[in-house]
Amino acid sequence: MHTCDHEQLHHMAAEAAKANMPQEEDVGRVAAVFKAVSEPSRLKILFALRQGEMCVYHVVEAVGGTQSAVSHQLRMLREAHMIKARRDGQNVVYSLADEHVLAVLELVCTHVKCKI
Amino acid sequence: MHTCDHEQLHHMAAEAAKANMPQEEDVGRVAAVFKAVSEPSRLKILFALRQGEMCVYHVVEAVGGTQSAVSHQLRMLREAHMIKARRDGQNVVYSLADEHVLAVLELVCTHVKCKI
DNA sequence: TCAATATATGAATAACTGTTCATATATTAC
DNA sequence: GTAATATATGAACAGTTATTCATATATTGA
Repeated sequence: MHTCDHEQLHHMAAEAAKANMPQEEDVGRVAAVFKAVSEPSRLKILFALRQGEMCVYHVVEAVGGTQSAVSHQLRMLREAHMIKARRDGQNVVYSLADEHVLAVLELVCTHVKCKI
Repeated sequence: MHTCDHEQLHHMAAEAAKANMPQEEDVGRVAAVFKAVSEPSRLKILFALRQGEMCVYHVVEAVGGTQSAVSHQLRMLREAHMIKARRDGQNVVYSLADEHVLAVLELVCTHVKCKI
């Protein structure tokens, strides 16, 4: 049996944590969002799209890499609902999904003291 | 040469994106934060610590898994500055690093419409 | 219809990552 | 000092993932 100086307090927190833990499925959905932006290559795309919507060609221009790699990355970001796409003629134009995305970016940048 | 209906506009956005792209090192630091919470097992620890500080034993109680696995996960979260640790006798007590962590969690949960 | 342009995608592989197991370190009580 | 408890960690393996390459789809213009 475990005991620590704050046994009672920690035990209550643990019990509350179990009671308030989101469903496995929701945890997974939240984790998927974080995973989408956990790679520098994809994170750069979000930073780029802060400047406004862009078609794939210009995303490639902004962040570098091959068209194929960027296209794969865009798909993952879209599936995580971090960006949205609309077709415009021959082009597909990408932009940040909503204001949450910008807010999260800014929060984390503040957190790690990164000027953006 | 590429052209799209919004060639001029997208090109300017791409140029601005390149000019305002954070340093490679900063992109990496931000990505590391997201990576830390991109695994359900680690995300659960953050959800758990919303209820208050806990020693390792009680984190294990709250989120499941082995002591070793949880300890590895705690280290990654600490290295990403998402949680902080203080020793208290035989125990090490963990808590969320600061208010940014809670704010980011809440934002993303709102984003994916997950009740927490 | 065909050619040209823009974007997407399946498969393969190399690199990365999470967990487990065994063990190490740190603290307390004796 | 030793024993017991709490936590941390290195190595290895299994599973995952990012990129590349080749190719497919979609749209436009002729």
